[in-house]
Amino acid sequence: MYYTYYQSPLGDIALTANNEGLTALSFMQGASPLVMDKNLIACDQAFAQVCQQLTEYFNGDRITFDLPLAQTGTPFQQQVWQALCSIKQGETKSYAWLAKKINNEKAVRAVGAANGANKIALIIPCHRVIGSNGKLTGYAGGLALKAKLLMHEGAQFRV
Amino acid sequence: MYYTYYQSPLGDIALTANNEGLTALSFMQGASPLVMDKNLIACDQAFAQVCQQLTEYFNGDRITFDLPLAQTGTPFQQQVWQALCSIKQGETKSYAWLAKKINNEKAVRAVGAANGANKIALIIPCHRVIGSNGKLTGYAGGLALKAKLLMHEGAQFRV
DNA sequence: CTATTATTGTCCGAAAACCGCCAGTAGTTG
DNA sequence: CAACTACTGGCGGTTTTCGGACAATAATAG
Repeated sequence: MYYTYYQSPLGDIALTANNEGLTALSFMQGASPLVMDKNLIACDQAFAQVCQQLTEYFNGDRITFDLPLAQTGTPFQQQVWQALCSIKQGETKSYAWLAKKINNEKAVRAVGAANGANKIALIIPCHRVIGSNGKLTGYAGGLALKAKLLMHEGAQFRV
Repeated sequence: MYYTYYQSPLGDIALTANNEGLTALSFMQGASPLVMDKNLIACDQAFAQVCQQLTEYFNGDRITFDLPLAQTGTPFQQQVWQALCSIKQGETKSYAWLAKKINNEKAVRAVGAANGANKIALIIPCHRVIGSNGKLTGYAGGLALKAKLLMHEGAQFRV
């Protein structure tokens, strides 16, 4: 497992990956660095492509990411995350919409949970999912960050 | 839902069924009759076949039952109950044996639980499962009844 | 040495609790 | 009236907790 840090306009980001691809992207928000479990080794090299695309994104020059991802999860979660990736930059969708998208109309709360279980923030754009009434409702990194991301993408939402 | 009572040499038995088949067979053991929930209607007719086979069984003229069963349960329970039916009259098997039978060698105690959840006593022969050391270890209707059943079937066990 | 009785280890399945929700009501403001 | 808040029930996957109709040992008695 490799890791590195990336400095974004919205704060430092921690990245981890294995040989298959990216496994996590999280905003650190002043929190302490990564917990150093056993086999975590620093390696900038492995993240060159990721960092470049991040830079482009924050410069406004990139609207979709194209990277190998390697997050593990239940079949249901994989399904949700995949559907998530169909939400384009500048758009927002509701949890109900996402549930319907995976043909499981009533699994609204479960979708919320799967959304919260996503460890690759930003690239799997869980921040583009908001409540049916247009409010933000929740984000692992805090609603403030969610709002900043959506503003950067030019999306509409309510306070 | 239909029900009726049957008088056996080992005490009265309560029977319930739906249109699909038998849903429960339980020894009453002097306990109060069935709790009369909403849609439970008496109907001897529906149980003619069952009663006949029971009579044959208690006369020693029947070694396997052949009846439509309609007990609901989790996939795991269904699996256990089905495996249970492969234990012949006069035999006893251990919980460990039953676990191995369903290719889940370590689920020994879970098998015990599924065994205890069986509502169709006698016909799904949960009484033929005893501890690895040959002792009876447990039975919803009490160990005394379990012993009587096994004696009637000519099976071996320990006190 | 054998037969019983405690003790301990371990493990799953079942049941309950948990939520980054949502729609439908019913009040509550202007 | 419209808009907003507060409350309620229903929902489905995950996570956690729990408990037992076990089984393999250790301890004890005969």
